[in-house]
Amino acid sequence: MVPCDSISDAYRVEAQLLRTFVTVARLGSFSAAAVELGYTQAAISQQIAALESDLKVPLLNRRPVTPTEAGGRLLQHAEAILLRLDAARADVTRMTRAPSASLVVGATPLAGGSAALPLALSALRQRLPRLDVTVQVGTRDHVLTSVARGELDVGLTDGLTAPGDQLPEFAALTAVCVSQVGIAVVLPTGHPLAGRASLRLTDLADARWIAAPQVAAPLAEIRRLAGVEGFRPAFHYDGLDTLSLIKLAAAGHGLTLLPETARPETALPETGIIAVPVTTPRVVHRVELMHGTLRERSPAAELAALLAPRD
Amino acid sequence: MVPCDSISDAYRVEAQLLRTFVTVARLGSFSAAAVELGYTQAAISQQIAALESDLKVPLLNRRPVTPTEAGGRLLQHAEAILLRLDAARADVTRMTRAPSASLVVGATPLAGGSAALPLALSALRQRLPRLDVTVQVGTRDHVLTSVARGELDVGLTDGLTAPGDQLPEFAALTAVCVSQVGIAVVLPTGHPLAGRASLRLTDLADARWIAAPQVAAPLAEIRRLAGVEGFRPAFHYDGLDTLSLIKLAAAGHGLTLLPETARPETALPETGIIAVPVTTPRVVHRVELMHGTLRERSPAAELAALLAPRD
DNA sequence: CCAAGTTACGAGTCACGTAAGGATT
DNA sequence: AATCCTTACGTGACTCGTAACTTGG
Repeated sequence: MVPCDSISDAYRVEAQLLRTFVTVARLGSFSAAAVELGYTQAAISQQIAALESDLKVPLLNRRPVTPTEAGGRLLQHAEAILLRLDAARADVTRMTRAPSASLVVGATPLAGGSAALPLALSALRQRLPRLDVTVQVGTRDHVLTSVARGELDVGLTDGLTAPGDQLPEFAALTAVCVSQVGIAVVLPTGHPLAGRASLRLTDLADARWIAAPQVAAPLAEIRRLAGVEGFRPAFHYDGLDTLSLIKLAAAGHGLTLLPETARPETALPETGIIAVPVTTPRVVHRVELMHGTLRERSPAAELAALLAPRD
Repeated sequence: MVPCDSISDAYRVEAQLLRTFVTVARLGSFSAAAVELGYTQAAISQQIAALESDLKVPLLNRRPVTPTEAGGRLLQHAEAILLRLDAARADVTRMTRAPSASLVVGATPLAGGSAALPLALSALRQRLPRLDVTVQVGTRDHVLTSVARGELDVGLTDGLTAPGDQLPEFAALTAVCVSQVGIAVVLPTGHPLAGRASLRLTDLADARWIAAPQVAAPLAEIRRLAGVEGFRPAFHYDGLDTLSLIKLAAAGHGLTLLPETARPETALPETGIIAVPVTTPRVVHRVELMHGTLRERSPAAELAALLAPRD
């Protein structure tokens, strides 16, 4: 009668528990997670309790709800696992549906704003004039998640890295480098460093910075690359619009780091603004194309070919 | 009363279903999977049906049981997901237990047989004389799985690659390159090519090869690296012992590809055998150290430091 | 015709909801 | 006192096992 008699109920870590755990951790609240997931708050409590009793570690501190050290560790795994579950579903489901005639492209602001995407899309529309193209701009996280889920055919993301190193695999998504260019810091013309032909990143550690994590590189990332403390935020910009960010920098609210191809001074000639290249350390702004398995001869595959290096 | 009324039962892809699916696919049989998993065969049938009805794609052909195209795709994702689930469990659980005083190292035959491991272990035992060390030799797959599960503290795996390229991330495990050396083909002294100072891989495509996937590189991999067809198996060796494989090669049963450091002719001076370096294409035999999160000052961390390049 | 997967059906379990009970601010 | 999480308890859904059925070699 009883199926499980030998070994106890090991391996109770099921996907649903992880989904709940991630949601609770993100929202910092059992009740909010309950609303979002469509459970009662008691159910959430029970699920977290099940997870904790299975792993025999407290995962969340209560009041306020924050991940414990073990919980933080689990969070990283859980997010990757859930994303790959989505990717698996999208990947398998894709084989059923007829190849769609439309193309949905996602991009982070700076990736979509680089010259590569408009050029590639022009070439693509010349070959496929009737193609219905949608471009969606969002955060890096949003783009990656949506690509994994198959809601986007391809995604363009951007970020700062050392010139050489490869990015880690991400939920079985293919990543191709589209472009790599130097970086420049945006300064009001009145700024003491505005006259310089180039700068070192460490020279800017003590300046006032604009924290704009959804558009530019997070300050923590800049700090890591520079290898020194500093880069403290004097202003926070939570939007997704590059131009707004540049205008804030022009108005003297703080510095921001952009790819040197952005050339804000030509886009905004009337504002007293200048972009000074940053030469040390060797850091590049890289745009990457991300996609799951692409169907042969699909619009998405054609776009990927157009965006790939040396085409 | 009914919690799920709006949206139907989406997201039924739970870990248990994937475990069952992977097992069935591996064993090629519902009933065998039932035995292995401790279910009845009917339950397996129902689980697979649930998965297929959720994804709305047939995943397995029946009679004989083989993955469909969609099933093959899912299989890759599922294996990665399940492994990462194990890794998550191990990673989180590790924080609970006291740091163990023993060290369990896994290695593939050629990785464990390279000079690096014995040397590093000597140094380690000099520093920690009372340390209880276990070395376990298994297939690459077994080593990786066990490291992810936390059954092994660290693992050494080996394989052939182009000199530059990085290996993809694997279930959040850290991979460090321990050594990279050239490769050589093992020939009986009577072999027509035995006199050459070096060889190109393509010269060997039409030779008789020993398929020894658990020790040497799989022939399919060699074929891929050479870029030509051929490398057909004339003999199959399913064991894990390098010396047995070399003796088979010496006896003329076929060729095998080993790291040039293996020097079988010095290990077996009495047999008429010689190892000829393979120079084209540029392929190296790389040994990699794999591990999850290591505790500071733990034996495993010390060993990792000893094995890491330039220490 | 036998081996092996599917379907039908009943039963036990488990997970959820309701509601009452703490704890912390 | 209010908010938020936990615990207790009952019920319904779900998944598993038994067993009969079906299909392919």
